Amino acid sequence: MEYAPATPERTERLDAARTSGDLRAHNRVQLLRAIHDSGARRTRSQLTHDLDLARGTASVLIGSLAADALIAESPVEDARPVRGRPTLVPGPHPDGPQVLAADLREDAWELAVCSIGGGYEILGGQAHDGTPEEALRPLAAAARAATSGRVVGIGLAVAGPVRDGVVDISHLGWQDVRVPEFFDVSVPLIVGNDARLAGVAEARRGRLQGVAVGLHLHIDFDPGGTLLLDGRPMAGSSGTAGEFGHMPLASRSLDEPCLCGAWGCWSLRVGANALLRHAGLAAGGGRGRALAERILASDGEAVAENARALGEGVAALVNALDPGVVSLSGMGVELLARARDEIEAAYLDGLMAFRRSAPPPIAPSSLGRAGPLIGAMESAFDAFLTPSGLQAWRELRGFGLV
Amino acid sequence: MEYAPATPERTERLDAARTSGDLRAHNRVQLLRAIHDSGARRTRSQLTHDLDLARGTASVLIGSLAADALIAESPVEDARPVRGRPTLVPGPHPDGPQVLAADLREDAWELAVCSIGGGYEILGGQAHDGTPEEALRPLAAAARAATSGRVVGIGLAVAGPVRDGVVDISHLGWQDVRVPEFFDVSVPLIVGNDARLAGVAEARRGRLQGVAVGLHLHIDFDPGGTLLLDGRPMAGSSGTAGEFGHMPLASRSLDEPCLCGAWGCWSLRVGANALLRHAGLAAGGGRGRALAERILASDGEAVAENARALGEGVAALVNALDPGVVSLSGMGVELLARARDEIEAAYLDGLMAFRRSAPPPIAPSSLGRAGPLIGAMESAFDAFLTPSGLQAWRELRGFGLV
DNA sequence: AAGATTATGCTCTAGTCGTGAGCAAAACAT
DNA sequence: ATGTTTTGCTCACGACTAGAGCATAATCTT
Repeated sequence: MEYAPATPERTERLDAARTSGDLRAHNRVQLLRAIHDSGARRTRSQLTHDLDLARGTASVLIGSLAADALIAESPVEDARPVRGRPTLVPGPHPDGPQVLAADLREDAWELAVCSIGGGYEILGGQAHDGTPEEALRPLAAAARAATSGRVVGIGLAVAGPVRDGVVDISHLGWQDVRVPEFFDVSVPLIVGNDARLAGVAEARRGRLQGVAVGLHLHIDFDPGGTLLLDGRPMAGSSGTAGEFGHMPLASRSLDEPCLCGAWGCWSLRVGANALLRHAGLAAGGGRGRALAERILASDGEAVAENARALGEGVAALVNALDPGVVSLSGMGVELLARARDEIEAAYLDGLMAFRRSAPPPIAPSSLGRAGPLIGAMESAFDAFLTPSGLQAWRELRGFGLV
Repeated sequence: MEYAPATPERTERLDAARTSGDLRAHNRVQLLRAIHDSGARRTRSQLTHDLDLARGTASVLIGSLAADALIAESPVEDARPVRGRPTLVPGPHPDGPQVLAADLREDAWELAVCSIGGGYEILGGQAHDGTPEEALRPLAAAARAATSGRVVGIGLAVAGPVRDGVVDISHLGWQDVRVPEFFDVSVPLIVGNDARLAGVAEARRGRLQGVAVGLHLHIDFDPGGTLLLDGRPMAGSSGTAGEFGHMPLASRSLDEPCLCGAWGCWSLRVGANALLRHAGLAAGGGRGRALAERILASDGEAVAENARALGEGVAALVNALDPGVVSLSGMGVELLARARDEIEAAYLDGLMAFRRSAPPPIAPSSLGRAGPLIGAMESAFDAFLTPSGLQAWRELRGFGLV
């Protein structure tokens, strides 16, 4: 029997080392990633064991990273009495690479500068009126002002679907807004959906750490989310995967239209807009957050209905996607605190029978409102922490030092 | 600002080469994979270019694979006049590795032996009465008889969810059937859901070739499927991802119970069981396939209803998962041929507005009923085509030749 | 039919990498 | 003050890939 051969492209692997030189580049990245992922908290000796390196190899690698000003070694802080030659902690270099991370919400933005290891400092923020001009111009100006020679990338979280930097926020009337055109910077700009970036943050520094398959749901006006596979978000073919809010997961009527253009969407039942709608108020347009929060605090029937719909939808997603943990951020945290029983009852009821013996836990985010910002940082670093990223940094420094 | 460090485990990459020795092992695998994926049809010279190898390196690698009886080179078949020294085509070695692949359906099974390159030969098959004993004993015996020293793995497709080799087929009353215990063989046994394996086949040799994110749906009694990311099926945390049939994707009533234990499932509206139910006949239990096929051939309202529900559900899945192509196998092929208009109308209507300008195509499988079998073969080879798999083969041969 | 041209395979040298042993360094324990 | 323990540095060694030079085997040209 015969059939068509597979395409040769499929055999290519991006992260595969082929030559000896690739090997060194690969191992440099791996070590720098380990330092970053551990929060610049592990000692050189611990890292050597973590990555199963020979001491000689670690010596060369650490030395080369330090020579490129990618890291600097400093003494352990809480030096308890330990026998043997003291080891050092590799951490961010004083002149080392940084990324900018920004979180652009419906009503304000925030900008931070971040170092290897994940430490960050808020540079500023500003309220805006919701138009692309008023929101993006000042943010872009602030980012440009902060873009020193050390900045190797910018991550930006926005509250809407993103396709190649083109953003739609139906709430605010944003249609095909080309975000990168506002930014006059020469470093890579990573624009991502806030729900997805919150999920990335959760996978790297929050409740989804070490989880092979995690489902993160960010509930704001609408529910959105992402599936995290080994800490990487599933992007989809056009970068817009994760719009779980636009499946009919808890619908009682497929004839009810959603603003997205589809019918009977989950987002008509879960999130701030659903709370408003249940109270007979106008929903959509990105307005009414304060009102929705008051309804949530009232613990009324609207909240219970929201909770049931959340549980039903999560059950459907778990049935299909089989995650190990489900994490919630945004309004989901408070909803879980107020109505866990309703959520869990609907959740268990909606699971396939064979999943009920060990249902994946539903956990609140541990990162608070910082999720999208941290996710933006991690995404920007992801683009830098590659063989070509480190190579570009080395060459740039070479020019600067001549 | 600070927060918890990431787990060190996350930094580990299974397929990463660390030492020079790993490099050679990695490149051997890569080359052998390229030969296999291309259907053993590309010449040595083409492969050298595909993988961007130096001729010297290719020489060594091909030589070492040939020395281990993993491949054998033979002249090109349709030798058209070409200038230059003629090149050879690496293909399966006459004593090279093989895998067994089996497709276990509700009423019969089939067993095949497969070589590097993807060629296979059906060894036999048998009808059965649906009990685990009657279905699995003869299959296991046939597999054992066919397990020569050349066989390095067995892939088995079954029509139900699989967790670590434990199978449930509610149709047939199979509950927690431990399939591996029936097989008295010493080579790895890969048991997989048939819908998922059909998707794997589609991604490697069918309509999803070269598609970065593909959604495959296999429609039999129920709809099931898998998401294919760079040709690899998304397994989920317990191996049971892809049960899209048990989301309420086209439900008009969340109070309608499904055999799976959940409510309002898509599988109540799509597939052979839905056809039977629409005709007022008993559904479930794995019976009525012939009847359902007759209903399908009648082109009546039941078919139109099935088609609409299929379109609605695919739209919801596309909204959330953002695949580049959707492929259908099983009953989906005929449904698509008979009712493409109904399917597409419901599909477009259910998409988010911004997806309607370039909706992912819905394409019928190009592999016919062989999908699960081919997927089982590919999965078994996946387990072998690794550094450790090739190493084990070399050692085994070493003993044999002494 | 014989030489020129062309593409491929083989062989060998050069450069690079990681390993691991041996030694130096820097702490604690006695 | 001396021994013990752990870590960092250095260097010889084996293994790998790249690339150049040569051999090989076909087609093309005259």
